[in-house]
Amino acid sequence: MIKKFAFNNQFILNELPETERDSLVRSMKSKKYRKNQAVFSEGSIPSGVFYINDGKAKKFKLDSEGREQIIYIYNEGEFFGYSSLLSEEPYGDSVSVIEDANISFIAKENFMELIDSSPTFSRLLLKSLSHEFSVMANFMAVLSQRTVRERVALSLLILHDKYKVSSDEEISVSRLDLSNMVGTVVETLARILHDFKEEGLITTEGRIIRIINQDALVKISNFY
Amino acid sequence: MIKKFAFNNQFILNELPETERDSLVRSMKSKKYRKNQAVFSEGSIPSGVFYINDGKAKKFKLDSEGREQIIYIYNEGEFFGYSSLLSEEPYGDSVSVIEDANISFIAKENFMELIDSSPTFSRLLLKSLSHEFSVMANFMAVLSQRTVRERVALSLLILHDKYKVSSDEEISVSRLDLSNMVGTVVETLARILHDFKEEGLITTEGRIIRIINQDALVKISNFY
DNA sequence: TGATAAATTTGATTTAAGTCAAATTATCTT
DNA sequence: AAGATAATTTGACTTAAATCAAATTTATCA
Repeated sequence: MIKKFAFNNQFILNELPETERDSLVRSMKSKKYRKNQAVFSEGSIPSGVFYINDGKAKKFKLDSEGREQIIYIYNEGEFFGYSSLLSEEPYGDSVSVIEDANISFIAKENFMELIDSSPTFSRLLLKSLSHEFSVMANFMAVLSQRTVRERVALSLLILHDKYKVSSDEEISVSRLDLSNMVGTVVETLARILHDFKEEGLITTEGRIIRIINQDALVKISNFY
Repeated sequence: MIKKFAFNNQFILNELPETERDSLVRSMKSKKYRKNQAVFSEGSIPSGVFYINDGKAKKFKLDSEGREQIIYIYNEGEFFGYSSLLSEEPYGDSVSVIEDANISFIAKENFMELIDSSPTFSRLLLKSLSHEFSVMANFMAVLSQRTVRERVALSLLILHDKYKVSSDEEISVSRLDLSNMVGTVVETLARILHDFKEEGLITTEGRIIRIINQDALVKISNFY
């Protein structure tokens, strides 16, 4: 169920034949990013793609009033930024790091060269983009049809899934980021987290959220 | 501005070299669909891709309560259904015809064969999927951040753009479909259309909507 | 065409979620 | 570690949009 909300494009690297993988990995230049640092911003011109070795980043859009809608949280092992490169358009959204991260950059030339030389790579990218498309459609339907309470429950489950890999079972995002992912306002989010605590579904400690009763959250999220 | 909300994948056919285009076109089998007829449904297994020769179709998701969120309205000249095929997953959404249509089907084998044999075709699909991804992100942000009034204005502009090609400047969709595109309820939609009429921005005649003052709608939509 | 059903509109009311304001708590920074 | 700044929570209130109900208009097809 949660996998309907995860890009999970790790398979690109895993399923790539050794030669191509080596070539891709060799062209990566890694760089450290501090929390809140921007990787790229909407409107600028893509010059390559990114791969998260470690850490997390948010993909988001700002509207004219400066409100932010988080579209996706990238986790370690995921590629990003290739859709704008491939569509030959400026970035349609922004990516910023939400916890200290180590991110590799693959220059446009290297990336395009690999696409041209490797049908397998193209094929994997097609598969990945197609899956990402379905994730977006799922999330869009959730944002437009479900209540804030349902969306908070679902977002916690999505984040739990991302954080279980690295930090043991602890979700650590700012309330503002969480509210921007849910598509609500921090005050409303705080109230709902308060409710969830009272109902014994989660515990919090500063910005850290721990999920106690996953099944109940699944029920509340009302998503099958 | 409106092109941020259009897949516009007509370029696939236009930019395809003649040999490949011929091969693709030869493998098409056209079929007539009546209004409201389903082309495919969420959960079923893709067996090919579709191309609209004539007519319009809606891509949508149903939630557990049976509410429908329209994700996109396909127009003549657009391909659809290839993202599920390429992601090797069951359909993540449904497509139904909203006015009598003539739609061609390309069997999976033919489509995949062309991908394998034509790097240009792969490349065009990558470009198309990437663009579609950005359209989804744009629409998602609109659904989560903008008021119903703003969304109605934007949706009318989007539809106007689709309908100007075929029927001269007349939008003809059911109020229910329009409300499901906007992400609201028919009653609320009716009220807002009423307001727009009073403000002299549109006229209606049965289900037909004509846009009188496009600039004003752009302003109301509050999208740049 | 006329009858029946379906779609659309309007009215009255409720409610979920947003806004504004303030208090409390956490987190940086030096 | 203290002080300053930022983040989070809580309270009171407002509002946009949903719901429920009914009337009216439009479409369908026998």
